[in-house]
Amino acid sequence: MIDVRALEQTGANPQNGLTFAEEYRRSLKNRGEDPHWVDKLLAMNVKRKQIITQQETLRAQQNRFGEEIARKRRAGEDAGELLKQMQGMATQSKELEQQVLKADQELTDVLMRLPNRVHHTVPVGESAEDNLLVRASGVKKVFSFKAKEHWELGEKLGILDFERAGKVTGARFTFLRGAAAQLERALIQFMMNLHAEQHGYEEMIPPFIANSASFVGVGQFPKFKDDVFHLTGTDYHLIPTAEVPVTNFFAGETLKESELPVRFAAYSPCFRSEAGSYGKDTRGLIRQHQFNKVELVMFAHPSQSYECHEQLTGHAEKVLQQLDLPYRVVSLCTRDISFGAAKCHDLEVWLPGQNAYREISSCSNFEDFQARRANIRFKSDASKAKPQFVHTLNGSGLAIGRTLIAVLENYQHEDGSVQVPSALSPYMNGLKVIKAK
RNA sequence: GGAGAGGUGGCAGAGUGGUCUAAUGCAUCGGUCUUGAAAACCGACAGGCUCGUAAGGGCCUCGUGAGUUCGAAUCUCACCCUCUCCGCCA
Repeated sequence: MIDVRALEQTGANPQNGLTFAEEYRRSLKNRGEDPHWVDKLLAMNVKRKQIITQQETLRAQQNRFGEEIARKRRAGEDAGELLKQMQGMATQSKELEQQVLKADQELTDVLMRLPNRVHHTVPVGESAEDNLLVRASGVKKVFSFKAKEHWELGEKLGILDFERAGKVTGARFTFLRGAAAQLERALIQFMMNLHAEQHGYEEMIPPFIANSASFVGVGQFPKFKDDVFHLTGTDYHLIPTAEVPVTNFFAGETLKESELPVRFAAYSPCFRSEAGSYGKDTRGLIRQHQFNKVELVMFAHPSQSYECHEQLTGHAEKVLQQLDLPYRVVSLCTRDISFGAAKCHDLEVWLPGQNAYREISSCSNFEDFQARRANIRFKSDASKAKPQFVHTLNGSGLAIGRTLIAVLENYQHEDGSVQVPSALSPYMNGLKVIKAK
């Protein structure tokens, strides 16, 4: 969430000469939200502070009287007169306290539903069309035949079974059989090894269920409650990404400045209700209610978070490079960037069967947006400086299901068999080609 | 799921209605002493909010929330979490 008090600051950002409030107004407008929220927030905060001042003044008086009563009692004097004076103060004080709570609550309710301020380098745009191409990498293979889509390949090879998953569970679920199951497992292993051994991340397997406080902490709740599966009768929800449990790993904690950045590479299945995406990507593995993902999460020093963002994006790209899959990196524009992100790079992999680039990773810097909600701070070990909020970042490194699609489509042969990328062979008992039985 | 015990600062641990502004110890940091170090001694040592140009005030926080009271770490209720034992279980 945004810092209300920063909205009152008069100092300008040297990068663009705007105050925080002006930047935030602009962010809201470019995201398609009402920029007047800024003025509403400022007004609410003024009112809130007035009530607090009133409440605290009364409270201080109560405390003084209380001490006086205690003193008289000890001295054996009569405190009856004072007690009488305090009768009314207690009820008035409680009433004011309620007003403070209410003002606080109203302010937080608004703050919790407002998106992050975007970084000054984020392209202004109306839709995904306006995303900025940062770079493209790899060479698209030229096929001497019409490239098939992954579901056709998978069904013919007998390794993807959508129909039976429909019977057993429902739409948007899949059975992976034989070589597909093996490939999925190899991809997880390959990515985790790469990030842990070469990119300096600590491996993690988090809980796949998290409570609502954790969802609030990353900015998923209250606004996007409908997007997750809720376990009836509990406060538990299936995670839509490992970002939820992993970012909250340090919730409420103060880290040491010297240990930043902290990096985790977490494997988890992800569960998404996909409410509101009816009719979109209904075939194949692209949009499933359940998929596997390796997620990269970083807790960074504010002065280094954009450097970290580039590194993290690079780490995700490395996976595609090693699998020799063509891809491009785009910087999401103001309308396409997610609620909590200040800046986001999407990695889009080339799918010859679909003849399109499709998102396979999303690498975001949230700055202190999540850290404020989840209360994750750091403090210098030496100086007596106050704790500050960390910057949190995360990115898919990568989505396993979509990587499997990319492998099937990019490595297909005319007869429908699929070459196993050389980087993955060692993880698949040396298997070189996936063929129909 | 059943029974019991417990949750106090970075850690350990006192505190059972009003000098709690939370004792004491350890750890950490600064200083004195020392050739240097250790020991000893002196000092510092939570966070949030709020008023104030500042200096400096004030308010809140003893797992969380509600209640009793003029006043709650302390009493009452609910919830959460941890530990021990029993049951079940991969």
